[in-house]
Order: sequence, then C-alpha cells, then structure tokens
Amino acid sequence: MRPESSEKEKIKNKKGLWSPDEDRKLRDYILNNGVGCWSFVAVHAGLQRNGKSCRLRWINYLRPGLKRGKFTLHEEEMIMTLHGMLGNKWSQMSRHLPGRTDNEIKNHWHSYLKKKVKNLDNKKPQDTQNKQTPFTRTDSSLESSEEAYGSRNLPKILFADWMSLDQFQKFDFSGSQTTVMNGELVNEGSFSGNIQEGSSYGFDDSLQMKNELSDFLDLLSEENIMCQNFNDSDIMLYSCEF
DNA sequence: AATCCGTCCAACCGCAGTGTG
DNA sequence: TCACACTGCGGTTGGACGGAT
Repeated sequence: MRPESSEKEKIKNKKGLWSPDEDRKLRDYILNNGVGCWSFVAVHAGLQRNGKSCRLRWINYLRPGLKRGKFTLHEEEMIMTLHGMLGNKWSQMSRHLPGRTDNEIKNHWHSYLKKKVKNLDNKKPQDTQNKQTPFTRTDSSLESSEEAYGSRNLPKILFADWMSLDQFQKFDFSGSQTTVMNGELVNEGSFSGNIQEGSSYGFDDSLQMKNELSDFLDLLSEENIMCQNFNDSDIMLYSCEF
C-alpha cells in the first residue's frame, strides 16, 4: 500500500536521533497493525519520518527479540569465521546470529574485530600463516572476497549454505564427491585440491549463497561438496573450484 | 577545568533489485 | 514495456562519550 501523493507532500521528514516518544509511537503502531508499507507506517503512526528511517529504527532497535549488549566470545568467533567466508555480507551474517542486527555486526567488526583479526595475524609465525581453517580468511589487507579472489590464486567458492546437523546426518553423500569435516577428509572423491592451503576465498556472485536448502541440494550431485561442523547444530556446506 | 582525541554506535545516503500500476 | 515506488543492503557520517593531556 502506498500513501497518496498529497498525503506524502504534507510530510516534512525529521532526521537525527529518535526520541522516546517517537519510539513509543512506532512500536505501538506496529504491534497493533503490523508492518505493511513503511511509508504508510510512517504517516499513520503519526511520525514525521520517512519510511526508510522507520524501518531502520524498527529493525535495529525496536524489534522484539533483539539481544543488545556485549557480544559473547562465541558470537565474535562466529562473526570472524563468517567474515572470512562471506566478506562484508552483514545481513547474511546476522541470519546466523539470532538477536543481532546487520548494523550491530558491522559496527562491531569495524570497531573491534577487524583489529583483533589483524593482531592475531601479526602474532602468527610465518610458516603457519598459510595453514588456516577453510573459513578463516585472516589476510586483513584484503577487504573483500572479490579482492581476495582477484588478486590471488585461491580456491573459489561456488556456493555455500547451512544445513542442520539432523538434515546432514540423513543426507546421502555417495558418488564422486568429497567431504571434508573439520578439516579432515571423510569421503574421498574427485577433489584434487587441499582446502587447508587456502587462506582466502572468492565468491561467484551468480551462484553465491543460495538461500533455500533445496536450491543447493540440487547441485550436490554435480559439484565437489565440502562441509564444516560450524557449531553444535549446524553444518556449513560449500563447493570450491580450484 | 578545559580541550583534544579516539572509539562506539545510531542513523543517513546511495544504489540495486523487485514489485506494481 | 516502462516508470515509479518501495525494500534491503553496505558504506559512510556525525554526535555522544570517556580517557588522556
């Protein structure tokens, strides 16, 4: 639903920090009416804000279920690993960190974790710098996966997605596929590269991060599949081209 | 006490993708 | 098919705050 143009013209958008009263108006409106068109929400909640601003405020601050507060060690490790694999895909990272917003993750990365990763790099002895876990891209001079892939001869991730441990255990990995679990070869196939040798990964945008499990499961029969046990309940599956 | 500086975080901006009339 | 509006995303900015000088 879109606001009438005459209605929109009346709105003189306010900018800057939100007042407690504005927060209350937005929260009350959404809890009573739900989220439809954000421009409509902005007008009918009685806010002199644009829809975009309302959306951002709701998603990053007012939405129920947000954790706020300090990141746990587990969350930080998760972010560092995900960043190594995904690059600056903050919204995708936030899907794996319940209660955390993309903005929060992005800010935490820039203010804290980026330096932490850099320090870890500096502490590493030379001969071990190239032996990293598949998803830990620790070359902090590389700001994006695209850069990493473009500037170095590295394995290229064709797709990656999550699977629950339960789904994974039921899945049949027969055929000419390779499975690597926690860095160890579980099932040998046509795979000829060594995943431990890569320190950075690039993404092919056309195949990057299929959203639905079914999309990428279709590809399993055609690609070399690797996976990593990521936390207690999820498996990350991915395919590389060497 | 004043002010300078670095850090953190909320919010804005611009762009790309998608939906709709 | 086209134009316009909306949504979502990532990059960037600017204000608040605290510590150092």
